[in-house]
Amino acid sequence: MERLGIAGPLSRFQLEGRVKGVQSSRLRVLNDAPVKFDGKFVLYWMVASRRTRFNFGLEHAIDRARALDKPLVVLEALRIDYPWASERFHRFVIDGMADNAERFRKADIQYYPYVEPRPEAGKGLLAELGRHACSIVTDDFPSFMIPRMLEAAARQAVVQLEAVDSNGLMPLAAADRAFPTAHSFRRFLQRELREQLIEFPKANPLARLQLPSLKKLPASILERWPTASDSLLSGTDEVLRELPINRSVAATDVVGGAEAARKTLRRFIERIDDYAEERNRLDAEGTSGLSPYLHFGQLSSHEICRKLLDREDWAIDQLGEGTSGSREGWWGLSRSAEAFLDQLVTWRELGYNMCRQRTDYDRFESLPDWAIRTLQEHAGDTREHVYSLEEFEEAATHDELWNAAQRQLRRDGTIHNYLRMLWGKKILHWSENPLHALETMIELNNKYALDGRNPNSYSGIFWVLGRYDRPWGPERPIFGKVRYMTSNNTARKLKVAGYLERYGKD
DNA sequence: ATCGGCTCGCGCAA
DNA sequence: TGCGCGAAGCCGAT
Repeated sequence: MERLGIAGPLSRFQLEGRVKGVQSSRLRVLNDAPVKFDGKFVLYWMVASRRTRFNFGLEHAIDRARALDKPLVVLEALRIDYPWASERFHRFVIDGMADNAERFRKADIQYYPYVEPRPEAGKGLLAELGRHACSIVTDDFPSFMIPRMLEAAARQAVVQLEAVDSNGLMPLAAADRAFPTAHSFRRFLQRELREQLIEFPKANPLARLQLPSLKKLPASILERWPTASDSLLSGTDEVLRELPINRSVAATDVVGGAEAARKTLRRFIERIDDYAEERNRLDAEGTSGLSPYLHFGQLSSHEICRKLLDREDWAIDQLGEGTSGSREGWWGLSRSAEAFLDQLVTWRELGYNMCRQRTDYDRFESLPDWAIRTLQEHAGDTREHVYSLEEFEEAATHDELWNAAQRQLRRDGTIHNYLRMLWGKKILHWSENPLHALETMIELNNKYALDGRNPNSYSGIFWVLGRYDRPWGPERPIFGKVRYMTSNNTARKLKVAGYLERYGKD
């Protein structure tokens, strides 16, 4: 498609009008297999963007179906045995399947939610569906198991498999290197983001669809891989209870799915003005709470951005010309709105960039040289406290504030914005060595955090060890030149009493 | 309450 | 080659 530079001010109305196809920079063809024109349907294999709105992948699959004049089938699958799978994540994803089922039902699209009942049971489903399909469209995603899963699918698919990048405002392919600091990435964004702001996906790609409808999926497939039942999706039956998954990580009080996501978004937008002031307070509801929905793709950063910009009556001519990378002033918005967009766009997409650019994003070696050097120099320092993974996991340290943060992680699947940093810094402080600390952080975060396994979780964990940061003096034991934090100082800065009360015990 | 020093590397200006 | 500056800090001095 044609990509236009923007010469002058452009109204939102004009922005809405420019919707054609998905940009080529968001599209990767993963294999050499052909499109089968006599297939029964186009298959959208939903793996990372688990939503029906603001979704380039779904939009592209619909375009494909329309061009071929075929029905669309949407497969959303949930494996039983992926690393760290538990009742917590299953509940969240299944909540989302219920929302998607409702939306696709109204649009008369064959939606095929599949919840694997036991390990290996889902094997062959994609291949079998692929044999009936004209082509397959799926979601691109740069971390955890999805890159490997897509490679495997590409090897076995007998029709064309395309992956669409619906991860963020910038296509992952727009950058050809990893950025060492938020500042340098911000500079990149300030040069390149302008033209992406006219490339938003459709708010509702299901509107006014006129695709041929497919009444039934092949019976041979449904017999072997039955669709998740309505009662499973609604969360009222025993099926989830009987699934052989880790039940020690229980569901949280956070309801999953695109509907809950949009409700959370609406409520956050109402209090956006307080964001800059309150996001680091322990005794306020300052943060957005959107991270889990973003992680599972139940909410799009485009939709968040659109809602925020609309509410601020923003137009593209408010964008600053400067590309100095400074944190405030570029969007031309209020302090709170800019602070939030810096999180949503700069920091979020910085992490995605790292995972796309470096296959070792989850390894110690991916840290900057100065951090590796200084941590290694201090790896043998004497430690006053050394805890095992189990002691950390059980919140059994000598530090009550730390223990409370760990209990919040276990109970709620998240740690307060500010305490998260302290949580990691103390794991570094109280582990046998920095490698152990890294393993502990990854294990606990991926196991308990709703937004674990996401590029941004890795940014947070590696920030503790120096990624995206700079050296700080004075040089200290264990930390070396890596930024140091203490519970005492945190307690001086924040009102911790209520938090300690709330998470003081299990 | 606020300030400087601690320390390194990037990217731009010269 | 020099210079400014950077996710959230800490500590001690003013």
